[in-house]
Amino acid sequence: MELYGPRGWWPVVTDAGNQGHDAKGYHPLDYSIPATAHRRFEIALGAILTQNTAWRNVRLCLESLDEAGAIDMQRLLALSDERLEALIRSSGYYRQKARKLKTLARFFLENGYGEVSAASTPSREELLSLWGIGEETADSILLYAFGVPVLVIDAYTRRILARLKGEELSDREIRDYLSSATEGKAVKQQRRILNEFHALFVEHGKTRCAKRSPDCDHCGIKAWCKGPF
DNA sequence: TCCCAGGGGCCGA
DNA sequence: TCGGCCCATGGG
Repeated sequence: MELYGPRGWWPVVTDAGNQGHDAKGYHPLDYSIPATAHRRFEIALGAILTQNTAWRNVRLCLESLDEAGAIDMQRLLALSDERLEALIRSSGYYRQKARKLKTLARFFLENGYGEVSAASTPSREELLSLWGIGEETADSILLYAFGVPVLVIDAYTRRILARLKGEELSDREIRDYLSSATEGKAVKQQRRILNEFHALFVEHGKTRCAKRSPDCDHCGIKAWCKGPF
C-alpha cells in the first residue's frame, strides 16, 4: 500500500455501474458493497471475462455489453448466443465465456442474488458448482460483488510469494501465510484489507514482478525477496 | 514470431 | 490429486 497507494478495487467500467463517483475506472478508498444491481452484475461478469485475459481486453467487452443494455440478467439471457459471443469477442475464449455469462445470469436470477435489496449472498460452494466458475472467480465475486471477506489467490499472488519465499506455496499455505493480516479484525476491516491485498498483488505483478523479465531494480520489496534479481 | 494475460473444464495417469 | 491439453483475442 505504501508503494502503490490504495487501488480501491474492483475497477468499474460503465457509468451506470459507477454511481456516486465522478469517473469511470477505479474508485479509491471506496470499499462499500455495490449499491446497485447493475454494478454488482458488472463486477461478476468482469470476474468471468478476465479469466486468463488482460483487463484491457475485458474493458472493451463490458463497454460493448453496456451499450447493448446487457449488464442486466434478463437482457443478457435474451441475447442470442451469436450476439453475445460477438459482444465479448475481444476477451478471448468467447464461446466458452458466453456460456459462462449466461450460466451466471441464470443463477443470479433464479436465486435473487442480483437484487441488491434482497441482501442475500451465494455461498462459495454454490458458485463453485456452476460451470465456468472456479476458485479465483468465485472468490472475486464474493469479495468484490458481495463484500464477503475472502482472500483471492491468482497467478500473480502465487508467483510473487513463490519468489519472495524461494519456493512454490500451495493455496492452503498462502492462505495460512496471509491470514495474520485479518485475524481478529472486524469484517469491515477484513473486507478493506482483502480488497487491497488482491488488487496490490495484481499491481505489483504487472508493474514489477512480471513472469518473464521482472523489474527487480525498481522493486520496493526486493529486500525481503529471494529472487530472481 | 513468440510470449503472456487477474482461469477453468476435462481427461488420463 | 496432478500434469497436460484445450479454449482465443490482443498487446508487447
